[in-house]
Amino acid sequence: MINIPKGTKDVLPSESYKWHEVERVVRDLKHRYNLHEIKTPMFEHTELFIRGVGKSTDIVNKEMYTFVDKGNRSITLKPEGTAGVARSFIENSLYNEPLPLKLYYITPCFRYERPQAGRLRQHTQFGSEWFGVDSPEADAEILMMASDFYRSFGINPTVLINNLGCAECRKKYVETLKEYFKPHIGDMCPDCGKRFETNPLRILDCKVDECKAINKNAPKITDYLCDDCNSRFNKLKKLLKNANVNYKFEPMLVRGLDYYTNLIFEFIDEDKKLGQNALGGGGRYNNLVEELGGKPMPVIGFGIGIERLLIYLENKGIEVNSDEHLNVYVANACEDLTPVIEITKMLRDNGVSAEMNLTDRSLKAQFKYADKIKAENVLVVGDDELKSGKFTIKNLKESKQTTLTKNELVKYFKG
RNA sequence: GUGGAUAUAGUUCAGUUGGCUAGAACGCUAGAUUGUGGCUCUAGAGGUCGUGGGUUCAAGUCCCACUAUUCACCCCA
Repeated sequence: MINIPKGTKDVLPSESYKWHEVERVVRDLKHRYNLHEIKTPMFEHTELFIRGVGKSTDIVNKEMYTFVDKGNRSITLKPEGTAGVARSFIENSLYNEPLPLKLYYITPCFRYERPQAGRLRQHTQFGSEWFGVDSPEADAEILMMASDFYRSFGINPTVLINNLGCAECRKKYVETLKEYFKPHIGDMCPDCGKRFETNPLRILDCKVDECKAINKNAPKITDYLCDDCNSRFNKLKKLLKNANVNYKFEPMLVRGLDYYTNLIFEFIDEDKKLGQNALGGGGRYNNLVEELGGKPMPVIGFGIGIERLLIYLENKGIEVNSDEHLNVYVANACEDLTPVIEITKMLRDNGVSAEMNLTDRSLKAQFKYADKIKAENVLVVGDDELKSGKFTIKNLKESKQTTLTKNELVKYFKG
């Protein structure tokens, strides 16, 4: 027996309706927010992620599915959605499209991690990236859209927001931060010792008690934002408030991907019902396109983990809309199945969802089966019906029986 | 990468201080008179007790190793 690889999951027929609903909600957002779908390959040149996601990140350092192909190229399965989209944007000169350009995708992502609740080696992200716009209004709108996505499932998670500042104020802040941390390096955890060199901002996010204590008195980014960054951030907060987005300012929020600048955000489960409480996250990355060899281009985007969303909904006891509905099961009480096939075909040709008996089961067993597969009605095709031209339909929910001619059937099931 | 837990039927689990042909519930299949589901009743199928080794007269139960699963940390969605 060969088992499923570690950290992967089958979407079984009994739960696939949840994924259909996710796709339906995404299509609805596409329609209402004027999004355009982009599909990029499942794998890219490894170099793209090293440069895009960042050398100092855990994703690049220990979580990538990398292999050498037969042409001796280093290839990596995409660990996240943004880098591939940015690459495609540059490669296909999409900056010649009317800007802003609002893209979206649903894609599997691969990270070699130790699996646990809400954490897989293959997970699926719904992501959206907005190119060519750098206003607080755009920041607000994309958060409104993500918030809309969650609300479509009947939840309203908090979105934590923080501002890392533009290149200039961030530089000043990082310098100040390093000066503050310098005398404390000896007291910090070994990871943070390294972070001091690679990415000091991430020390702020450390969960080790010693580091937390040091962080308590660390200078706050908010005190170092330039006037422009400050007024932008205040504008954003006002817009979010007006739009009724459930946000919270979190000055300690830092994200593990290197490409972010200015705004960063994270949708979280405040009840901590899920082991992993991040339901989605994103931010602005105004330097990424340029770093990947394109013209300077402001971008903002997010990624939402679908598996986590579905687990979260299940834990909260929230039902997902189902698209599984069978109008009628056509049972046979005659020897030959030919008329059963004919009637079923006629119903299907007219858009009725119909299933028919394919076995030699007794009529009673056919009713049992119809009940199990949740058919709304059973249509009995027997010698009596064929002779009289009048068919018996039983509604299983209401346990009511009706008699109709062949011509009346379609209208009955569709009405 | 670090730490903890678990492994018995399709599923969820019980199985006492080691002791006869390993159980339950749910699910599945069939039946309860003539062409009708759900509820109820009856019967049936289904297990090399994760794998390998050890202790013992005797191992699902004790010990060791391996494997798998799972939870948590780091980090992320």
